[in-house]
Amino acid sequence: MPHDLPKAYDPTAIEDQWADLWVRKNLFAEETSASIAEETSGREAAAGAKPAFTILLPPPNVTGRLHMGHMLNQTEMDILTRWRRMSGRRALWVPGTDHAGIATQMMVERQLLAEGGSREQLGREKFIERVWAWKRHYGGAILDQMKRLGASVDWSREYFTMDERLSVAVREAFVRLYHQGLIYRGVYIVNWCPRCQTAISDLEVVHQEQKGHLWEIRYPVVCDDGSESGEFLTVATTRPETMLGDTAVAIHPEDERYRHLHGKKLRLPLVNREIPIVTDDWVSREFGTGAVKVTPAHDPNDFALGERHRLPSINVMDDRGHINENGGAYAGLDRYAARKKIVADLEEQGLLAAVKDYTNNVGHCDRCKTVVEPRLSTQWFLAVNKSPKKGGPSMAEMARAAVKPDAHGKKAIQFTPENYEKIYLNWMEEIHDWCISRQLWWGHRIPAWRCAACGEITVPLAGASADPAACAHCGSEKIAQETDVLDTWFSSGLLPVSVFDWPNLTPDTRADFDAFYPTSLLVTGFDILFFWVARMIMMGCWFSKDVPMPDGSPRELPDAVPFREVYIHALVRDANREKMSKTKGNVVDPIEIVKQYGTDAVRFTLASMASPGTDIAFNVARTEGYRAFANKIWNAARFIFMNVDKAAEAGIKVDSALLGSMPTAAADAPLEARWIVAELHATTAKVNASLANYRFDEAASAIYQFFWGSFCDWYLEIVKLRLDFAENADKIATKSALTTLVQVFEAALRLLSPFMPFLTEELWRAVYDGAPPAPSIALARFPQTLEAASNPASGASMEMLQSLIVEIRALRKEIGVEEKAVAPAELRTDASLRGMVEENREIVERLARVSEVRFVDQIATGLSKHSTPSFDVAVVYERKIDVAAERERLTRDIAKYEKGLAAAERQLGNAGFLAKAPAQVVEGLKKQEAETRLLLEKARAALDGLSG
RNA sequence: GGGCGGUUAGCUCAGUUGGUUAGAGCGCCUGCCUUACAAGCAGGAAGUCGGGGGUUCGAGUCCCUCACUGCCCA
Repeated sequence: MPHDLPKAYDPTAIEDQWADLWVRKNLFAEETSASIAEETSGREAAAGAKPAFTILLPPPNVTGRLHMGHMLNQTEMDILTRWRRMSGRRALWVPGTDHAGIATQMMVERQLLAEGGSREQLGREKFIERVWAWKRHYGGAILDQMKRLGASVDWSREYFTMDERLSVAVREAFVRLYHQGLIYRGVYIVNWCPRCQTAISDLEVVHQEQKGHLWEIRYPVVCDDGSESGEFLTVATTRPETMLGDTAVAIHPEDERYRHLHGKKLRLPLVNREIPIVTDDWVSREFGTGAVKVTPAHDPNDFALGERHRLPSINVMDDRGHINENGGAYAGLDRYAARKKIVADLEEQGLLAAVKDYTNNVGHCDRCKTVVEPRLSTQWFLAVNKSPKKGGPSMAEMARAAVKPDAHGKKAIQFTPENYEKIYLNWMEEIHDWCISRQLWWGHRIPAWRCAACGEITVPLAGASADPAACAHCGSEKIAQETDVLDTWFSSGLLPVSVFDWPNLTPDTRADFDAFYPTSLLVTGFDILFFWVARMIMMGCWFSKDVPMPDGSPRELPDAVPFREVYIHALVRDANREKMSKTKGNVVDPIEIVKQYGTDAVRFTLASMASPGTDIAFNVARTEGYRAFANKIWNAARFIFMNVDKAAEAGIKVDSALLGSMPTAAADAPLEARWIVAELHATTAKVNASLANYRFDEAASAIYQFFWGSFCDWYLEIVKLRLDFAENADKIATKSALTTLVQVFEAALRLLSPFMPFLTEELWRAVYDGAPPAPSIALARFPQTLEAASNPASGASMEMLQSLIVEIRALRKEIGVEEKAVAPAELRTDASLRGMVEENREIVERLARVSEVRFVDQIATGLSKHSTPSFDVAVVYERKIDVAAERERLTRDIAKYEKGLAAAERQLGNAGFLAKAPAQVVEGLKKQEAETRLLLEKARAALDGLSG
């Protein structure tokens, strides 16, 4: 019997089982559109099917473990997906991982190192096999964690960026871009990680302030005949070791200090090369000495300056950050050892003018934290600002157009919160060519072949799956494939099209693309706004644009974007608002918290704190509170089931056919039934509206308030009065009350389900006594509001009753009535309220522990009373009034009323207010003023009575 | 240096286009093991809305300014 629930909710007892079942039954798989078309005979039918809600999981790194950021991200996606699915959409959430070139290669190299080997020893092919083996063994960890957390994804569509299908897309994308003239190969300054031994993109460089020095070095000025003039030009640098590659010193053209040096040359110390002094506006006169050494091969600014002045570039470091043969005596030294020795040698030669403390921003490799070395090298680039050969906008232009409003103010992609749109656009305005090559083995090898005979590059034509056999330029067969691989983001940027089978889109294979592209939404953190979001927009727009619409018409930008909306969520910090980091040791492992409090409680915590634009300070105290919430619902269920069982014994049975829809209450139903039904509808409306606006916090608090504040605190307490199973009871009334109770509870479970899928799954099945109408609550219908169900009358009456009950409870406390004792109450009120209270007097009696409500014209003197604008109430009890306490309370009230009254009077006396404020505001204030005045008078009278 | 955000109760946060006397959860204080729930129930205390100025009949909300703080980019 599923009704036999333990007294306290134990999430661990149920969660694994449901998580496992959801995956095993592949419950959240969306059929391919092709199979729907088959079933319904025809593409048109498939197109006319339920509208899709498509969402792609931002692929976690295959080497990763789930952290709080993932859990927030996935909780939000899961809430939205479950909500859309229950609301009748074809909800498809596609999971997967990316191959994380650098990170994964690092993992395996570390393994090899531990075994005493290396990737070089193994060779490329064997190494890649080894990485695949590693991936098969460890690569599923993060997705397994997702499964445990119950993410409602379609596991049958799981992707991995190195899969054959997605690799085909990567190759095709490269090939097309190459032939469009947008991919080129060239020698430029790139960010080089000496540890990873690969180029990395600007985005993979993290800048950190570091205490260092500013060395001032004296470069001797040389005369035209080559002799030293005895004068020096002092340059300032933070990286003295790069001086080995200096090819000039630059000064500002208008710097009066150095005007006499224009056109002169310098002798580069330690190297003894003659280098020119050049003038350039870029030089800052204020920085250092106003003279800056120029090392085009080791600094991006110097590189640009070198181009302007046609300076040679001398590379003085190898790929490990050691000084190379161009460094003369320093060759072979590590860059920091070289720095030390160079500084020492300069000092010895009297050329070190000064050493100053200096804090500078040093770029580190995002992956391994090694200091990045800007380095001249040959790389592949994607020209994002360039028009393709055939003409038309550049990728960046298209990516900007996608978020800008069109002539009608419509945007193809809508950001939430909106301010990220500007951040995105700013970045997209300043975007540089993207270095897409990586000197790694693990990844998509660049599909370009270089000819040993003529040196030209051959890239296969679009659509060609076979590798070229001969050079396209000279016909030589001595061609070899490029050894570099592509940046991981190149392949993940393609995911929105590639997971739906692009470029293989034939009439037979394109049904999914037609149904699910563009995806509906991307949910992600701002940290990958540029990494992924921007690249998906560029690549998605670019390649889908060539795919005609299902009806054959050309695809325009609004249908070419990879997603129609982007929701950017905040960062999860620790309880002290500190960023979580391994080094600080303040990382909260979501799985650990889940084990302690249950998945649902953690999800609810994240949801309730997820208000847009605000970081989440994750505090387990909050999670503890939501575990209590889960327990509260659990116990409400126990109470309900207990009564359902009692009813069954008395021959009363709730018809389960009445469940599963939105309950309504008959006009003659008891007040609490009409009220709770109206509350359910109002909450439903609030939840639907909030989720539509990504206000997870609002939705969560509406549900919390409804379940705990309305359903449990009031409705359940009142309904106890109706659940009378005695022989002589009104069975029809009991059955009706019980039906409403179960109906409302069942609907509320569905409302809560996207937030707390485990608890609601368990209880929902129990409601149906193990014979649910659907395989899961997640496939049941989400509550929808009916206009007709709003019931303001029941709301007003209920509010009035609640305030009466609260006042009586407070009074009892004040005059010291024991908790268990019952006492009569005196109530003075007008005729209409009196009728309402009389009708519902048993509610008041039960909830306020009143033995009898006596309606009076005036509260008896000597009784302590509470007043509201609509009634006065007192509790009759022989205890003596605590005059001092009473006086204190009344004095406090009087002060409060006086203050309020004064404020109201001031405003009502203001001609401007009366003339300009809307009538309803004025009316409201007048009413309030009258009420406050009344309460003030009563309080004063009561105080007088006390002293008298 | 450029840009963006934040500052509301002890803590973490809500507060819709300016509109009546500013809310929630947690924590705190008091009293209760009231047959669903002590992970609970009932009652209660608690805020010059960062400072200053302005606009307005009216400002937590709009503008200016200062302070503190966080983030992104260079």
